Amino acid sequence: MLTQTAIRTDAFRRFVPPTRNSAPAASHALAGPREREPLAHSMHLMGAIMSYPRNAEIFGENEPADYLYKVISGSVRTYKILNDGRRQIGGFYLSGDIFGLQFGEEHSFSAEAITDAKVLVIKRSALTALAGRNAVIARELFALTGRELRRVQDRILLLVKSAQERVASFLLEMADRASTGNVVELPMSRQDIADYLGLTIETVSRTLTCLESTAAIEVPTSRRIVLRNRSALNRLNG
Amino acid sequence: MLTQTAIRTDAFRRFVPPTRNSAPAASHALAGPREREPLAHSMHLMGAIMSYPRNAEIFGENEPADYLYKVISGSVRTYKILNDGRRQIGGFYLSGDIFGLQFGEEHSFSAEAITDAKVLVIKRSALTALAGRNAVIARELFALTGRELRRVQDRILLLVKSAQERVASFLLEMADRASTGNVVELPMSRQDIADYLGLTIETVSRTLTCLESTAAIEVPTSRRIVLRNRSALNRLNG
DNA sequence: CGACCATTTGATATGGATCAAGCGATGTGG
DNA sequence: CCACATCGCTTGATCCATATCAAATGGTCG
Repeated sequence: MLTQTAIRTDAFRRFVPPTRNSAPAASHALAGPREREPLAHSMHLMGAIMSYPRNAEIFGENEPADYLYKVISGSVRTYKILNDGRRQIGGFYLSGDIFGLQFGEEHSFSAEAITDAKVLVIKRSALTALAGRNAVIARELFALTGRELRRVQDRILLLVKSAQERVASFLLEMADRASTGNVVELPMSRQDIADYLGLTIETVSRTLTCLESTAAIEVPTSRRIVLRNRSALNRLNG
Repeated sequence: MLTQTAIRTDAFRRFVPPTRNSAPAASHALAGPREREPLAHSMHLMGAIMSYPRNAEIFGENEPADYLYKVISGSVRTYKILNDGRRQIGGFYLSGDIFGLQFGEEHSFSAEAITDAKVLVIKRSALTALAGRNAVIARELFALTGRELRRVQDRILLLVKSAQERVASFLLEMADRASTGNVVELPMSRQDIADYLGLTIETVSRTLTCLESTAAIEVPTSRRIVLRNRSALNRLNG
């Protein structure tokens, strides 16, 4: 049941290629993002929505980083292939998240759809031009980058911890971002998780069964995890 | 020996407490940074220089992040103590580097002088206010953050590699930033390096002697390392 | 049903951590 | 000026967490 057929019936119906640049004037009255978020609002006005099937590449490492991306539905991973052939995942991006915040001329990571995904694509130059005129937008864009920086710094702290700690932290992070109550639906495979945490798939799997045996979590389906004892996970997490 | 005595006799004579906010009009004619770098120039105009002896704390984790810092001389480490007592070093900052680029209300790392250091301290609010009026400054500030983001992302790639790769990468990084030819003068201890790379001091030491035995480097003094074969290091680095 | 793929589980190997000792430089007091 | 304590670093021996190799299980789709 991995097909994602539904055409969303909300404000975002446009499926134009991202080569276009200008915003259609007609979008203004549609139920866009809240006015409390001028950046989000502007992005929706300026961007084009693209659909990507599962595992499709959104952009490649070393491609010019001319666009910024916002996940509308589905989920996305960024990654890099290391010279020894291993894959390091840079991050997972869920509905509402913005990715492609690179700063050089080129992307330093590749991006792929984990599940079928709809992604809002915004020309970077348009956004920075707007930021130049609008201080509020500029500040929001800046804050966004700051949050990304913090997120990456936290990853560094993660990567020096034990396997249990990494997996526990990962689950808590996903619970914050993608849970309904204590039920976490993971869009990504074990391999994705392993490559994100710098572990092997076997270690991730074993750690999950270990956490299950200590009643910290339940794993009714491999992609569904129920947090039964957050404080135990938090203790591991440190 | 925690006193802060030295009075520098160059262009920056002011030793005002960092609680002040405005820039003195008189600074304009002093030999500041090149005009090609408006941000650096403004920072020097707005900031106050502070001296820190070896190992002195510059700011602490969870202190309000009201200031931005630029290393004038000496070197600085940022770090965080993990709940298990280990220390993770967030970064090393050498002469010319800017640190304290946090975005929350509070610092997420502490900062200490590795060697005696002089640091330019700038009120963040003053700088962002300036950026609001001056698009060039804003862009530079943004680029700065982007570079920091890239740097941290590269650390993530480092932390999933083997000990040899981590040490080799570290040496090449330091060679880029702090070398005269092939001679790298390390301001930091083995323990600092270990805590930066997520290794133990013993592993760092052993790895260095291993690299020395393969003629990739020489270690005439524990703090001085000569790169003899960069391509070998690059190969390890990947 | 049968093939395929993701995941789990098991057995073994290994890189780096840990524990412990030795070494060399620096500084201090006698 | 030397004996000695101290500190940072290196070297050695052993242990352990995670990787690696291998096989079994289970869910999905044609």
